Amino acid sequence: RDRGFLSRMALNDNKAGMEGLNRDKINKIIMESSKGSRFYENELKKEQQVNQRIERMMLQKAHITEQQLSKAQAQVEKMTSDLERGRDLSRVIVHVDMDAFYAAVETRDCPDLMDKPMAVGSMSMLSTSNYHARKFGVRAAMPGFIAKKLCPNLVIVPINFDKYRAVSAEVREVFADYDPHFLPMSLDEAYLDISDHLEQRRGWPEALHDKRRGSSSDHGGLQETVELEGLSPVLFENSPSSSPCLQDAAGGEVEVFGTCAEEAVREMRFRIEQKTSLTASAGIAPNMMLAKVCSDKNKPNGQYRLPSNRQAVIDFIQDLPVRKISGIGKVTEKMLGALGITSCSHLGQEMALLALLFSETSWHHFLHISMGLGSTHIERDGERKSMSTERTFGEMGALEEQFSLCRELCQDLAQDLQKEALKGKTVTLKLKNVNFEVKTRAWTLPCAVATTEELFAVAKDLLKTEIDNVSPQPLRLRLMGNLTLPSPVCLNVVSHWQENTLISAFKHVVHNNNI
DNA sequence: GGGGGAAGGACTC
DNA sequence: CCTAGGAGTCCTTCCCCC
Repeated sequence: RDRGFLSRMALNDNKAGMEGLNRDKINKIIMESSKGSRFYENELKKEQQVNQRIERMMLQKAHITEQQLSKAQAQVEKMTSDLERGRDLSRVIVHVDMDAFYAAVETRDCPDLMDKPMAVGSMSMLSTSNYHARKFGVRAAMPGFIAKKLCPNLVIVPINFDKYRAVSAEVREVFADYDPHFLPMSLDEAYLDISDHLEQRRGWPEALHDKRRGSSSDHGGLQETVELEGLSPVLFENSPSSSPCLQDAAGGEVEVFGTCAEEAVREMRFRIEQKTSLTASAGIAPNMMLAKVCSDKNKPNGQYRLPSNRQAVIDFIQDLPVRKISGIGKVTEKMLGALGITSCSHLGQEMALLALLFSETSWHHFLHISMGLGSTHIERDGERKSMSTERTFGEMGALEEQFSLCRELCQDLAQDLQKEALKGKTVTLKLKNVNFEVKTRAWTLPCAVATTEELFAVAKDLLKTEIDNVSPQPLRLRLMGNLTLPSPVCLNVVSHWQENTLISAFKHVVHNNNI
């Protein structure tokens, strides 16, 4: 797995199936474009920190005694049986995910893009790419200039959030028909609890029950025959739909999807495609954690159902790589990997060890995963916890400019706060230098504030302190932003400044810490 | 010991 | 030629002040 270079820079082939052939070639190009850059140097530094963290963990592991281990084992077993008793398989949770959403919207609106590798974003950053571009290794969160090296013919379309928001609203109308309390996670993704909807469906008159001929499956291009009145789907040529194939309704017979969960979700995806000409993938499972994994299984334009019985869940989880679980990222994967844990079954086998090496919240989370447990009721999150705005820009030298930019961001933030009639107590200044090192500086007020001037009064002091820390060197900003918390309010000013300036800033901090 | 604040990170889309 | 995001949540660690 170690390919002799920084693994965090390498192509993340977690999702797309990629042959080893190009993979090495792609990684080589990514490496050559990255090497020596400030970004890369910072990634290197971060990787060293993770490695040190792993070393400390391994040291800790070496000092664990048999006694500790068996005590932890008992604790784990107790917890496991408690959790098992509470296992709820009664709900039908669906995770729906639009396929390459931004890219699909742009392709729909500009069919010339259909057969071309394309991505949405800019030369600095891509938000998503279509499946054609992914074959070249072009991925979300990759800078466009590197993507261009991987795929010189790549078409980069600028991002247009307003458009995606509008499409998202249409998709959400469909979601609402299946679960009025659905939980949107982003513009293109949501969780639904369709248990109640399925109950209703079962009450449908017999005449409306499934009359489709032939069996159904989502595992490929199997075409289904369904006749619907007055509908005419627009399908992508390059993403053949597995939705029901419409026939000329000569007989005028109206056929409807069946009453089971698969049929309901197939119908929902079909309606989304009718309405937006875009395809979605879905996962059906007894809880959110599993549904999320399932929605990835037959992507794009497919769905997968994990039956609601304990054994099916256990079997499903066994060989699942831990990285597939939402919430387990690169770092956790690497730490677990150092312990020989790559799959969820390993996770279960090593729970006692994990209970000793990780915090309570962490190992509880691991235990839930290893048992295939997750939230069984979705709820829209209550009040927001924070609000922020940050911006990257070209280098900026003058102090006056920095302060006026800071004020501008405070103004933006104040506006956003006003829209939701919120105030905040904590203002946070976030700084990033040209070496991609990030710091935050926060100040908590006795009472909540919301106006530009109130925010700026705090932000400018925080900024001034940072400037003073590096004076007489100038602060040369390249990025600025701000953040607010409704109860606490945060303001982030993200800045890039010159290397020498930063170093003296850190010297100062170190000096202070020594006192 | 606990709560709140501050700073830094991991993770998600 | 240059060029590596933005918004949000949660967690951990450290510190201070009870």
